[in-house]
Amino acid sequence: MDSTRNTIQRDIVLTMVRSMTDHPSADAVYAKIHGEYPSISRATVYRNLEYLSRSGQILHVEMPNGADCYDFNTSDHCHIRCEKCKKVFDISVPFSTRILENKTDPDGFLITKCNVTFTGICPACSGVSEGGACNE
Amino acid sequence: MDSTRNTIQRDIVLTMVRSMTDHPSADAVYAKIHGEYPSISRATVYRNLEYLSRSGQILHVEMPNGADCYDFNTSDHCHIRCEKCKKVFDISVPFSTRILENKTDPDGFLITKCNVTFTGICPACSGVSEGGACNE
DNA sequence: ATACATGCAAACACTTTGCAGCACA
DNA sequence: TGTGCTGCAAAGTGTTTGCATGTAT
Repeated sequence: MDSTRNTIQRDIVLTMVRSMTDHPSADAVYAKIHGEYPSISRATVYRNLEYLSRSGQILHVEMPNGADCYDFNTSDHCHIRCEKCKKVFDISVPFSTRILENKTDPDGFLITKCNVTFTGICPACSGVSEGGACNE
Repeated sequence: MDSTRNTIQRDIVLTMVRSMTDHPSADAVYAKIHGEYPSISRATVYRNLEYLSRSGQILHVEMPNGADCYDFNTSDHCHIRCEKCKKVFDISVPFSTRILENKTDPDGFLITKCNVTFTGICPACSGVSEGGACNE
């Protein structure tokens, strides 16, 4: 982090992510911001999401097969995407995803980051008739 | 799997993936095929990689932050991408990535798939001077 | 004053899709 | 002989970047 300038836009992005508890994608954050502040550009939102996650103020959740999302909750936890409603939820797993970080594995790899994500069916969608989904 | 037709193109894609041991991206598979068989289209390669992984003949490795890759080795194992040389390697972890699959977690999620990937520095790149990389 | 940040639009990387024609079972 | 597959090109999705201008320190 070599930049330290506090801009109105950066503050708005941080505030917006903190107000969204549904693991929004970068574009969802942009859309919400754009509704209130139409002059803020998509590039600025993307750049600030990157800055804020790098500086540890928000969590950047890298999702395979789909847009990455952002989480105001920076604590160590995992995520699951529902196959039906496509929403992302927190999930608790019986191990830390970070146990292996900054360790060297038997083959000589230095592990710097561990990414664990799940796919499944959320409680609201399970039991719903084929093709249906939770309140879409 | 409802399609069962064996085409020359499908066979070429399977053979090519089996000959590549470096976890190629779809585009890398296409590039190699295109060198030998210029008439095979990118779409066909992508469609067959999808088909072959769905039918269990190859492994589709979903990588966050970059192109997905394919693995001739369909056994249960994890992958790590080197931050410096960007290559993908197999890695062994002290747990099965599939232990949680087809289980219901305490919050009522049915877990269908578990994706575990690592980022780090490969043995060839560690110890190399800043900015350097393994034989680039 | 000046280096960092912004807005815009275009470019980028990766993948999917519509469609007309082809070929495997 | 028909439906599944192919090649082509275009579109789709998500994200980054070059550049001129603006602004926080």
